[in-house]
Amino acid sequence: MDAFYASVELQRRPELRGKPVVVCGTGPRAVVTTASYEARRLAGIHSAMPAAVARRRLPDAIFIRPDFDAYRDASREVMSILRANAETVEVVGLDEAYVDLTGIFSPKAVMRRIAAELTDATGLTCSVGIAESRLLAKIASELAKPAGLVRLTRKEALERFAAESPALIPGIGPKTVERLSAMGIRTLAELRAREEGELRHAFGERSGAWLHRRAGFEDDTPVVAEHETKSQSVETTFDTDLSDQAEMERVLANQSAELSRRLRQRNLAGRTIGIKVRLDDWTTVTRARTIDQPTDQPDLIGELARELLRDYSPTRPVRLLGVRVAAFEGGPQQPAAESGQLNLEIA
DNA sequence: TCTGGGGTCCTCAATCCC
DNA sequence: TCTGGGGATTGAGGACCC
Repeated sequence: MDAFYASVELQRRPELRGKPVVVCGTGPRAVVTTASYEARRLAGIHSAMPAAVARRRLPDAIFIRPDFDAYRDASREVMSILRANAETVEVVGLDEAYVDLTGIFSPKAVMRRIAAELTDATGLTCSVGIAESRLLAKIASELAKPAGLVRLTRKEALERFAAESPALIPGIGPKTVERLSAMGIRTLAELRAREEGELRHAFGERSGAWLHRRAGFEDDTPVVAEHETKSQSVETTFDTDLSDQAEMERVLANQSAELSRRLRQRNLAGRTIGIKVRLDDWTTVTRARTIDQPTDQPDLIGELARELLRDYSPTRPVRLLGVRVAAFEGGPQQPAAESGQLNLEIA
């Protein structure tokens, strides 16, 4: 979906159409969650940018506090339309999904029709990428933004992006780009030219092989409708850093109660309870303990969380605290022996 | 200008058990 | 009895994504 949160806001407030809109929190440490295309064009505002920077760059923009309930509602409507039109839909976040188009005769026509239906029903626009794999479909959908449709083959990608930075590939972020650059690799062609063995040695067995495949735009991961939840967490960044232990413990207690509430809503209980502590210098520490029986009890989660914090005893001011529960009952499941599902068509 | 919240997956090390 | 390899599990840290 294009500029999803901002676009949902514009649906509710059409009078803002054409103006730069920035969805972000109000606190001193808030970041931009979405900027409308006007805001991006006028001032280069993008998501994850500190809200303070956005305000300074474009004081006249419309700043709106995020309303996740509304975005969830809109997302549900979008996804239900996708599911009504396709066998297998994999939802990836509120505003993104993969659709398995295997066996469809004219994927372009089908996706044009679905995109039009989405816009009719919600007033929102989306961008569609169609390709033989998820990886290529994702890249194609980036090229299609906004409100377009792009079909991309592996052969086209190999030619077109040979001189591009490895950062073009989803999953290759700034840190990996930096490490590759230190190895003299600055383009996808250069990455592809390296021996897989060298990449495995530098990045580890799995990551090295993964990099090598991705550089050649190879990807055979299937589209799967259901995702098992692995963990759930609640975390808070404070407007000003905390140093008082008692206050931190109160925060953990409240977070544990909230987390417990959300776990119960989803009928989840886990054996691993963990905390996350971010200090003022941005170092991030996690501590966890695994117990015998799965729990969703606020008191038990809170008690363990406070114990973990006392054992760690941060020596610097704390800017973020969080609680996490993982290792849910029914736990790590064996990969089901699955039938080879090749040559996917995906949007 | 100073970096959210909620997740997933990977690596590496330690430990336990067979 | 000693030694070693290998799998499973746990914990910590980190990269990345929406």
